[in-house]
Amino acid sequence: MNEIASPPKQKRTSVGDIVDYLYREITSLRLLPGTRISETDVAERFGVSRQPVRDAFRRLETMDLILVRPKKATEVKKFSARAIEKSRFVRAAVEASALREASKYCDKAGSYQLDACIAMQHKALAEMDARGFAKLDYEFHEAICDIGRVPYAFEVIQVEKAKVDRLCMLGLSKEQRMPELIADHEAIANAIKAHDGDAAVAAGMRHLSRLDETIAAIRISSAAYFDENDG
Amino acid sequence: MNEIASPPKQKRTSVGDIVDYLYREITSLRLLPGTRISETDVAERFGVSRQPVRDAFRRLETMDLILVRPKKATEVKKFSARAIEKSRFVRAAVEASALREASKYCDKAGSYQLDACIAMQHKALAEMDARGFAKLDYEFHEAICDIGRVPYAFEVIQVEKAKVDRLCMLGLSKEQRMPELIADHEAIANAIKAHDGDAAVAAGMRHLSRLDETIAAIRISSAAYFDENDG
DNA sequence: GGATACAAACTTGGATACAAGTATTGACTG
DNA sequence: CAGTCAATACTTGTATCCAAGTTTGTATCC
Repeated sequence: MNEIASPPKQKRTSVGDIVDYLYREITSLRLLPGTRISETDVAERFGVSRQPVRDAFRRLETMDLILVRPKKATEVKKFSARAIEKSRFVRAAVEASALREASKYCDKAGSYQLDACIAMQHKALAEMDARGFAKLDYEFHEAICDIGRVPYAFEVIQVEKAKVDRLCMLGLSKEQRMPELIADHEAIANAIKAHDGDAAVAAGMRHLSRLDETIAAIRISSAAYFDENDG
Repeated sequence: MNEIASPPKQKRTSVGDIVDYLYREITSLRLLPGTRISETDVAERFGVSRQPVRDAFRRLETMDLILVRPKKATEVKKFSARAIEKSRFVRAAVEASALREASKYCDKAGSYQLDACIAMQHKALAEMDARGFAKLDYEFHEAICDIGRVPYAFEVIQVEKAKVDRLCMLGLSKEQRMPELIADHEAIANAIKAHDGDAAVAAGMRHLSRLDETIAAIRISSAAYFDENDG
């Protein structure tokens, strides 16, 4: 019943460590949705008492990563269609605003930043470096927020993205999608550089919509990991 | 050192109760930013052990309402200029999206809903019922999200609004502002009913910008409650 | 053979005792 | 009188024990 991998060796155990560890395990999908985890079990594996584990669970609970059912069990939270919709909406809203701001404030330096990032994405495509591409994708969206002078926007995008990333790891690799994603980025960059906010938003929304297909596919193929009750 | 008011009488004490109680105390500003609160103190006042209080603290911590400094003390979190900016940005982005959606989908029923809400706001103004107006203001924004078919948008707005509401209670009462706020609402409603998304967003952003002046004033008058380090 | 009831083993919730670190306050010394 | 150092009183962090509830397995009875 416990597919929990042993934690890496570390002397300094603390609530933060446990949270970080479980966070990585869950978001990386090494702990699948629905997996039951026990306070005593985690405590033993970390060589600490239940107390710090309890604290860690509380924090993970507010992150919507685990579901604590009193007196019953604690398990990795399943995906919720409604939560995904909400996350997508927030991300779309924030990204749209960031794109508008970026279109307003983009200057020479910003244009160069975008072009450079896209150039490296082409390079990653040529080398079939999916991992590198993921990082560049990350940096591209960060650059947009920087150019738009809304650094907190990227923080929000990151948080929302993390929720969906867990889901997307169930789908097929990004490698096949790289070409069209780069094309999206180019359309976005061009609109920003042309100071055309509406076009930038339109391109950005097209970019986001690609996620919808992926999620829809996963929802069918991995229905077991979805919570039909929602929540 | 402890200005914590005694909790209301209640037999069934639980983590949720403590969270709710402290949440109200903090957001209502009965517990001022910087006030030190102790686990043992709260535990005694509730007649429980430190354990449930700790759990409650963890949850309030992730809500950004308290700041736990290990081995030192726990205090009500001060206001952070950066957090306020971030909250404002998120709220603006989400509200803009909701306004666009509402402008798309508004029908007869939606128009009536908006008009009815505004009519009641006029009534609250005539009666100088600030408390009732606050609730109607709340309902107005909820109606927009309903019409736009983005119920989760209102959840986000609520969360972000709560953060700023705590701050705004330091400022002058809303009573003086009611007329201009109603005028804003009318402009927003008219734009939505005319299916003019751009105008709705513009009016909505004007509405939000009124908050900026209020916050700026508070920041000067109540600098003691602001965290100069930010974070 | 099937259903029901009881018991044992699991889970988290809560209480208490102890450990570790910080700040404050007091005394002592220059 | 001022400065420094140490002790004490505070804080949260951790460990352990007990309580309460759910599930599950097993034995017994029909």
